[in-house]
Amino acid sequence: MNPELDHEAIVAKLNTLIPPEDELGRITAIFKALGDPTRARILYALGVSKLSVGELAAGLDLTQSNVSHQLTVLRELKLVVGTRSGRNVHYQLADKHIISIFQQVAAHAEESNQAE
Amino acid sequence: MNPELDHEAIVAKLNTLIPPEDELGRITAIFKALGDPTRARILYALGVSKLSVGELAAGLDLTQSNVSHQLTVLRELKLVVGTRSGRNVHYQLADKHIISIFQQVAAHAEESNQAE
DNA sequence: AATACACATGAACAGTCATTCATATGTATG
DNA sequence: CATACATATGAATGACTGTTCATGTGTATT
Repeated sequence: MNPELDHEAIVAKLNTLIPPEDELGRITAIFKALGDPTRARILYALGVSKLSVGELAAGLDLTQSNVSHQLTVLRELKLVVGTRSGRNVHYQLADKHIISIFQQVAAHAEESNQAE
Repeated sequence: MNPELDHEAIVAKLNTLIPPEDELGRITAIFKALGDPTRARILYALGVSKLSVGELAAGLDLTQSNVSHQLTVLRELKLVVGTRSGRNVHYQLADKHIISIFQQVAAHAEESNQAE
């Protein structure tokens, strides 16, 4: 009833009110992956079209090696999937959901940028 | 008309089809901030209740200094706002939107975790 | 005004990470 | 089977980052 006591109770049980370590690790790993400009550009590009490693490298002005390394990271997090066709490997988003998450963060970024 | 040409055209103009550097920088800065477990826990905690620095430190088993440093990062990105009351500073989420973004990424994380 | 409390800030250190260069694997072509 | 092409992998390195320790700033209390 007393707001003070409620507040104390919340603080005492904070660790039970937020996600446990393993789940939190999976979540933050994804955010960390999205937090690098190179990987973000790759994901945006794949949001436009399914593309091969070479096309990504050419279109985004990146080293083939760099693109491949970043795709490995994104693949391990199941954010993209690659399918071989001949000697090329075509990558695509594993889930269109990613795009909408980017759009939401973009909205937040532009709005708080404008407000400053 | 020719799908091959469309594809080449996309690759050639990829840089115009994705966000420019400055906007992309603001977006990835936010993702990077969300990509650290300590900051994520702080944001989750603030999603439960408005809390002071000391309460966050106590409830999350973190150093006061550490909490303050991370809050500085979150404040600069306008993800949280702090208001002084006496000698305490109470922090709250700048935007409830953040929570729903976490929920979406959490959904993605758990689903691809289950699928493995 | 002096002391105690809450928070912020700065420097420093250890660990992490993005990128590059070199090389390996895999696949088609002649 | 040899060569060329596309992608993957490994090692090395320079830069960045999270945390700690020490200290500074701001605010209340006596």
